[in-house]
Amino acid sequence: MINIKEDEKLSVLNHSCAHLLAQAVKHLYPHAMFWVGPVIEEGFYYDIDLGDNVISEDDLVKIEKEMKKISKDGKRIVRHEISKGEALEQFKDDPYKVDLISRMDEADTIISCYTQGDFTDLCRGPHVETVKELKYFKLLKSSGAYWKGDAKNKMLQRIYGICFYNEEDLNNHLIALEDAKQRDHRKIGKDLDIFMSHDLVGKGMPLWLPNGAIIRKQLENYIYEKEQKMGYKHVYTPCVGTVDLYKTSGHWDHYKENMFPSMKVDEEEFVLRPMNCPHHMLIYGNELHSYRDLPIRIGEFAADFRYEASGAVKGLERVRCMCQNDAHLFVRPDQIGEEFKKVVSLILDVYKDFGIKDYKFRLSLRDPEDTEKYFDDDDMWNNAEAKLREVLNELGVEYFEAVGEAAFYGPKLDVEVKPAVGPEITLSTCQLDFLLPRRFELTYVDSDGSKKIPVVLHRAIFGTFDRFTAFVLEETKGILPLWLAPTQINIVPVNNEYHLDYSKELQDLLSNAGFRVEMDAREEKLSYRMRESQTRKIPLTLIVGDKERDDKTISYRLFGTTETTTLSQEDFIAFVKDSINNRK
RNA sequence: GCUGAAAUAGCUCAGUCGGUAGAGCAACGCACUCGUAAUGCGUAGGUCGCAAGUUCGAUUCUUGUUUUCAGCACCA
Repeated sequence: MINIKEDEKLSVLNHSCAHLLAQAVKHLYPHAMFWVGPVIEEGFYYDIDLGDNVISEDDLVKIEKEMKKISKDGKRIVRHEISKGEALEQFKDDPYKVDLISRMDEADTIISCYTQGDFTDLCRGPHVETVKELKYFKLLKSSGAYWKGDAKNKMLQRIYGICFYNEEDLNNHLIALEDAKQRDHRKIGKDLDIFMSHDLVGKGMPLWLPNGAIIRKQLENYIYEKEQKMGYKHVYTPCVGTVDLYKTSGHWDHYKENMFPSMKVDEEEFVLRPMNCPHHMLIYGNELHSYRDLPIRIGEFAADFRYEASGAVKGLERVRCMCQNDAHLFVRPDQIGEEFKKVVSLILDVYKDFGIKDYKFRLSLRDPEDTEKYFDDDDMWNNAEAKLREVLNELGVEYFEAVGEAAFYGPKLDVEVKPAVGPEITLSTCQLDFLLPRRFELTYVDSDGSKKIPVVLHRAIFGTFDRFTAFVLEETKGILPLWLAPTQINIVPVNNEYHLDYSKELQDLLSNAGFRVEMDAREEKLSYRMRESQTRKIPLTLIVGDKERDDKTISYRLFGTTETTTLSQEDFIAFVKDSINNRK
């Protein structure tokens, strides 16, 4: 999909279209007041105060009509400049404009305005020459949005739209939006029986169906093996803990809003854990550690429970009951770089295996202007941040820095991806933590015999199995590679009377070879069963007829192809094993 | 959580300006015994998300509630 923001000409066009939108809204709602109308990756929006009016879908159509009308009139877009004082005077009845103007520092600032016909708006520009150029646009949706992005503020009406230079580009974009809906993991999840949900279970608590469970198990096996090879020690810990545990960790004070309410049993108070770091801290603390033992890597596929905001839950992507691909790495301060490098390398390795190419590394750093709110150890921060940068540069990884986005306990690296529908999400994460080991009084004995405090790296490669599965479903459009596919092989006998015996023989043979095999011997036409095998996106469909039975061979058709290949039984098994091993 | 929209058969959806609903697919039965994306005919299937209110009567109107969807906010 086109990124409007990255195309200078399209940016100007879209920004001009935002003004056109504002003008049309002003015509239809004379009392409307305007906040900002920026260009975003997929077009533009404008935040508008409409008083008590709420924009419905019908209204969008009306506004669009008005925009077309204004565009046809073809007024020129004229720039003129005024002083800050003049601007304040001119827009004195508009608190939003006054707010914008007041925030411009210098008293003698020159402020530019753009006028098209009867509409003038404050704007830095640039814009297209005339509104006539704004022809191929579409208003996409409307919704509420908090003023200045702060939930404490009033909610404005936001209208989203997009504009192109020609009809074809616009249509292609609209088609791409439709396509994206088709790859939404919530649709695929339903179509392929991967997960379900139920009101009685609750919001944000999906049930993994047998097909989903197979995918998840494969993911678990995959990452477990990688982690084992890297020296991780896997553990199991309980999902419920005392409130005191989370008071010790600090979650009770800082994360309570996202936790399910505590429960009192007899005299004790328990919580469902929102994360399992405290447990891993205690496991580390269970024995005395030498500096020689570090890093110590504790991993767990941990069920965690978070009371996510009701408006935030989404399919498998954002849930209230999740399974983290979690690990805590306890390192000496001098090992931060080396261990961080291993984590990033693992992320790169995994993404390569899954063919994930479209992602962004985000390095979240401390805000140097506001060090107060962070864990207090300047040297630790400076050294760690430098190390993280160094490693990323060394690995030749492209990343961007998000200043002020670090957690208060340490800097972090997140990997962000785009789901089929909706805003970017974090898949993998690696967070440094200077604080938690202190809260649990964790130490190691250093070479000089003194006790030192380790640094912890929280890391999750898949993030959660839930979210990663959602992402894989969208990446693959549900066409899973053989090693992940719930059903790998579907056997379709041509005729039950003559081919069922050999079909059963093959089913046994292939099941015993370790493959996930089904047989579709229903009394249906062959083409009917072939069609279903395709719609279920089963990688290999075997057709068993006279030829195969007589020659004791296997004829298969790969998903998405129309030709059939015939192999001996041994060769077929070797071929499937090879494909699985190579994660094809 | 906020602003809005939606919820009808297992699935996808139509419909009722207030008189308890219909299609396609799926399921089941019968016939067809078939070589690569839908054989035909028939049967069954719904407290119209849940609760209350208005009404002679509510799936339809009103209110509440749950869930879903879009966006915002949140994401130690």
